Amino acid sequence: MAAEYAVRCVLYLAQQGSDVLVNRQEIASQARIPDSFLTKIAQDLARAGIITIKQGAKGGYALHRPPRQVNMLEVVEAIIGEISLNECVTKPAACPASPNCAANLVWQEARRRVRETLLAADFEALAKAGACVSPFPSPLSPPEARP
Amino acid sequence: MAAEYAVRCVLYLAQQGSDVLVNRQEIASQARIPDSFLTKIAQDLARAGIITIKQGAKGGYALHRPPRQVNMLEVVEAIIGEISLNECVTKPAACPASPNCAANLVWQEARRRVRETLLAADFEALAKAGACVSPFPSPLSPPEARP
DNA sequence: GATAAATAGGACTAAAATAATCCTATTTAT
DNA sequence: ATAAATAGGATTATTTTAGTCCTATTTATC
Ligand code: SF4
Ligand code: SF4
Repeated sequence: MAAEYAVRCVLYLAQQGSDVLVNRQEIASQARIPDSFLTKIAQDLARAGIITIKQGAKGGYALHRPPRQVNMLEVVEAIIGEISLNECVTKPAACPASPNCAANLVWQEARRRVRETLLAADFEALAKAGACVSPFPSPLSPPEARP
Repeated sequence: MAAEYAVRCVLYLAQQGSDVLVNRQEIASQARIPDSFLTKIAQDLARAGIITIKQGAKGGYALHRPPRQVNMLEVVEAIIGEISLNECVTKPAACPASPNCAANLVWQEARRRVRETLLAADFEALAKAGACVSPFPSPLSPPEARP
């Protein structure tokens, strides 16, 4: 779930526009992320330079760049590390056969394509497409209007 | 590991040719699979119609079809179930946003591509390419010659 | 500067998935 | 009948994932 939560968090922020500060509780409730867990996820996202965190009173999270410049690949990998599909793809040492293994090449190709797909998915497009968070069919109360 | 073990097992069998019966210990040691674990994996593969199991003395496993007609996708999915990448892809009920979510579409596309890649990888090609098991650089003793 | 409202970050716990083993039963060749 | 195999269920151990909690720190505001 952690990676999925991260996507929702970033998407919610993208929908508010870049550099708009949103407090954690709002994100948590609107994107349906356990609030305490979100603190962990946010830390990873901040380390990856995807969001900025403002501490203290009136603190919160904001997107660190324009949504156009954030993609699903980096968000997901900020949380779970490099996607590998099979260990031998990213750590050849894990299997002695790897230098000479056709199956390894298949995994590499599969991985390449997944990553390529996620890379192409930027959050401007996702937010525009009405994705994920905002048009929830479920009866969540909308956040307070932002002044 | 289970899916990887399955690939190695099938690959080893493919290298022996289809319908060649090989006993479990040989497969386990040549493909570096814990012997007791292989019993479980073999059962899944048999259920999926990929291998046939012969019980009793002189029993063992054999490929159920020509290697050309077996691919990595079915082998992997025989073990781990359908690849989904993100739960909402195969179980839309898992997330209320799914019918209206651009991120969901991205996951679907990524999944499509992984599966497509694995589907295209048949075991005749893999075996021919000298993949995985046979040309191990490690010092494993070769199996007894088959009469 | 004091206070209150936020988040940080480490320690911890709970739950689930994965990997693997073991034991008894059954099948089959000889 | 015997021995050589695998089947299959029960069980265990390990790792990963998900999530919580508590104390410390940061910052806006009065
Ligand atoms: S046998 Fe090939 S696919 Fe399997 S782990 Fe080794 S390198 Fe990877
Ligand atoms: S928000 Fe979209 S991507 Fe995330 S779980 Fe729901 S449907 Fe899937």
